[in-house]
Amino acid sequence: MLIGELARQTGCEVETIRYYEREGLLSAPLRSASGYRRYNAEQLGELNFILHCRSLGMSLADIRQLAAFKADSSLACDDINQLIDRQVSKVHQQVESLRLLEQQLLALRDRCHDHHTVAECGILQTLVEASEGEPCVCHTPFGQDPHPHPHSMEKQ
Amino acid sequence: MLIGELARQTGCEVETIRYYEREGLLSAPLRSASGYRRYNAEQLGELNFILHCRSLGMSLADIRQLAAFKADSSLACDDINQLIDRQVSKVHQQVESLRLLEQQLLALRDRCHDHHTVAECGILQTLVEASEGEPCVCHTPFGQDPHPHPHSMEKQ
DNA sequence: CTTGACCTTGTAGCGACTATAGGGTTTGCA
DNA sequence: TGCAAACCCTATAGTCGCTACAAGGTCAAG
Repeated sequence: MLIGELARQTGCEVETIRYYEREGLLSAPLRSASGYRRYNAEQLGELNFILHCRSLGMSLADIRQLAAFKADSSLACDDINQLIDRQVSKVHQQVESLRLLEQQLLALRDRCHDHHTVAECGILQTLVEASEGEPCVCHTPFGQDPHPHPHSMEKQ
Repeated sequence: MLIGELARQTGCEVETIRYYEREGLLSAPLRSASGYRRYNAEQLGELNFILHCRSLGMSLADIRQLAAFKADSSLACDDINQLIDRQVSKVHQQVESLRLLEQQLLALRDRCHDHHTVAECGILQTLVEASEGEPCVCHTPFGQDPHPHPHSMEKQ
């Protein structure tokens, strides 16, 4: 199976597959005489594993770790638990802060009722006032990596 | 006020302030004879406005737009409404997909009950099985920019 | 023998910072 | 007056997880 076929079967882009190989997540496949990558069922499984973990929001570093655990199955399981727990709490934090954010945005949206010029726009007024009122009230809207911003949060 | 003082008052890092200036979000301040940036209350307000918008998850491009609206208050207010609406729906999508993700991770966490080796780890087993079962079931966990990934979503 | 679809490597770009190197300035204290 | 610490400056490279491009090689069909 060539890389394009693997891409088709997994829904992953060709460039991304090569990127995962470069990053050491996907094992390097055999090559044809002309240098083309040739994949087998095992590597299809590997890639699906990676994609599934990515769809659970895990970082490539986390997936690399999981793959190492898979390879040496005599290791302690605690590390996997910890990894998942970290992921759970990260996502939970993200959900909470985004919900808060959504409330704030909806409140903001309510401030403007079809006026015609910016001068009368309640949204803009509210934004300006809010930023004046509270020089640094940290809402910590985002967990960490997906949307870090300067103002609100020490990295953990 | 020097840049360090501005940083202290806003909770924003010095490097980030300089970055915002480079990006044209913050107006360039006057300089002392030795080239040090000197800020006044107006620019403190500007920066707080930027930080507040960032804390609402807006992109720098959006904030640039809002600032332009603020500057020319004769413009139509509809654009601001649209901008906020886009932001609301973006955040709403993110919340929804993250909640789904959280459920999946919690279910995953339940698969492992203090076994001792990776060989018996329910989490790893579940991950492998799930990735085998469904070559490309797209859960679209993340909205768009904060955490894009290959597998799940066409950019909008 | 050419066309087009594939494959290769290498490099640069995205957003929003963050960090580093390598220097200049200012302030306070002995 | 000398000096160290704390500040400031610019420019450049790194982060993450891709994505896109350039410039070329390969292969099957017509």
